[in-house]
Amino acid sequence: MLITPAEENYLKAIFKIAEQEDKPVQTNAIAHEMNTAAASVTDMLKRLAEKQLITYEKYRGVQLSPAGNQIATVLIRKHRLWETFLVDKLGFPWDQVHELAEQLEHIQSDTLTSRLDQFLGFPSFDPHGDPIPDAQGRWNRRAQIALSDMQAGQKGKLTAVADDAALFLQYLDQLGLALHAEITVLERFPFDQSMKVLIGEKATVLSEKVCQNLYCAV
Amino acid sequence: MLITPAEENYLKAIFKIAEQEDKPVQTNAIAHEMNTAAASVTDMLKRLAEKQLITYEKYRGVQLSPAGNQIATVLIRKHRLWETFLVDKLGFPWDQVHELAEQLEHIQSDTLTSRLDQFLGFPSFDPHGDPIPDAQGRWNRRAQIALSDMQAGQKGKLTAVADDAALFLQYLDQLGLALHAEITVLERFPFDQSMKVLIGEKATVLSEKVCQNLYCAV
DNA sequence: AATTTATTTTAGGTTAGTCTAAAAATTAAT
DNA sequence: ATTAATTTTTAGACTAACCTAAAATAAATT
Repeated sequence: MLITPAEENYLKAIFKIAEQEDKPVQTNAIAHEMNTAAASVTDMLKRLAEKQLITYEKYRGVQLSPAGNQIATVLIRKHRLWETFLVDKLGFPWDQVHELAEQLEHIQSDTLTSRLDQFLGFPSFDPHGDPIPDAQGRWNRRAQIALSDMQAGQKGKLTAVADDAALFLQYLDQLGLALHAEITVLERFPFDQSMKVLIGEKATVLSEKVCQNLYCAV
Repeated sequence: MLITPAEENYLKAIFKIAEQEDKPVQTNAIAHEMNTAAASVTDMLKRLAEKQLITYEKYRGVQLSPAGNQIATVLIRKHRLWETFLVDKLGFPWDQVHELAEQLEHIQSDTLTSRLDQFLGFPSFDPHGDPIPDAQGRWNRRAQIALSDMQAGQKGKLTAVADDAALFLQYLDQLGLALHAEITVLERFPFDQSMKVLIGEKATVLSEKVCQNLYCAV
C-alpha cells in the first residue's frame, strides 16, 4: 500500500497531538496543527481510516492504528536523522533545518534511512534534543523536566527545546542558550510565571512561554 | 513562480532529449522518456509554455527557454550531487543511486545544494562519470569517445557510462568494469558491431549496445 | 429541558496531473 | 497529388488534496 506525503503529514500531526494528551485527537486540532480547513481534515480522515491507518468514528475524534503509528514513527525518525545530518555534517544552524527536514523526511528508502543512521553514528537525539527512534521504532526517553517546573535554586543542563520554530531558536541563540548549556533558576515570579535564570555568567528573565519550551536534566 | 516536481521532470526529460539531437523535441519522444501518454505531455507542454519555460508551437515540438534550461541544469546538478553523496559518503553501490536521486533532486533549497557541494569537495563528475554543472550552471566537458567508435588496438580508460539502469551497471560489475578501468580493443566484428576487448587481464566480447554506452579517454 | 455555541461533516467546486478514445494535422508513400 | 500512416491535439473523465458555505451533531449554558 502506498502512502502519499500528505497522508504521512497527517499521521505525523495526529501522533504529535496524541503525544500531548491521551484522548482521541479532534478534527480541529489537526486542522490547526496543519493549517488546513477542518473539511479537508475530515476528507483525509476518511481516506486514512479506509487504509486502516487510524480508527475513526464520526464526531468522535481519531487514534492511530498500529500501522499508522509505525508510519508516523518512521517519519519522525527520518526527520530527526536528516536534521542531525544537516547540522552535524553540513554545518547548518539549528534554526534552519526544520523546513528542510520536512521535505527530506518524505524520501522513501529504508536502505537510505539505515545508511544515514550509520553514517551519523546512530544518534539518539537530534539537534533540538528530541529523541530519535531506532530502526525498531524504540524511543529513548530521558529524565528531564520543563524549566517552568523547576524551583528557585535548582540547577540544570538544557537537554531539549520543545519548539523548532526559527524565531524561537534564534532568540535562544541571542541568549547564549545552546543544547547542554547550564541553567540556574535564580527566582520565580508568581505574577506571570516568568523566571530569572542564570545562563553561564549572565542573568536573564525568561517568560513563561519560553520556560515551558525548555527542558533540563537536573 | 513555483515549479512542481512534475514540471521539473518534464524539463529534465526535454533537456536530455535535446542533448542528443539538435532539433525541436517531439511530444512522443517526451512521452517515451517519461513513460506517460502523449496526451499528458501535450497538457504539460501547454502549462510549461504558459510559464515561459519552453517555446512551444503546436505540432512543431518544443525547446527549452533560458529559464527552463536553468531549472533543468540545477535539477541535474542536484541529481548528480546526491548520487555522489550516496556513493562517496553513504557507501551505496553505483547501481542503486539513480532512483533515490530522482527523489532527492526535488528537494528545494539552494543553500542545501551549495553546502552539499562543499561537503563533497565540489566534485566535477558523478559516480557514473557524468559531469556535474557548477553553481553557475557551467559544464565540465571531457575528451572522451564511445567505445563503439574506437579502433582495434586502441587503449582507453573508462570515464563514463551513458546508461544508469541498474541492470546495465550490474552487468558491468560482473565484467569487472568500474570507472577508470583500462580497456583495450582487441578486435571488431563488423557483422554485428560487437567487439572483443581486454578488461584488466580478461578478454570479453561486448555487444554493440554495451559499447555505445561506454565512454573512454584514449 | 430547551436553547445557544462550538465542532464536525456534507455538498459542491477547484487545480494538477494523469488517462483513453476520437479528431486533426503532419509526414510518408503510392 | 491523393491516400495511407504517423504524430499530435482535443474532448471528456478520473483521483488526490485542497477550499467555502451550509447542514448536522455534540457540548455547554441558561
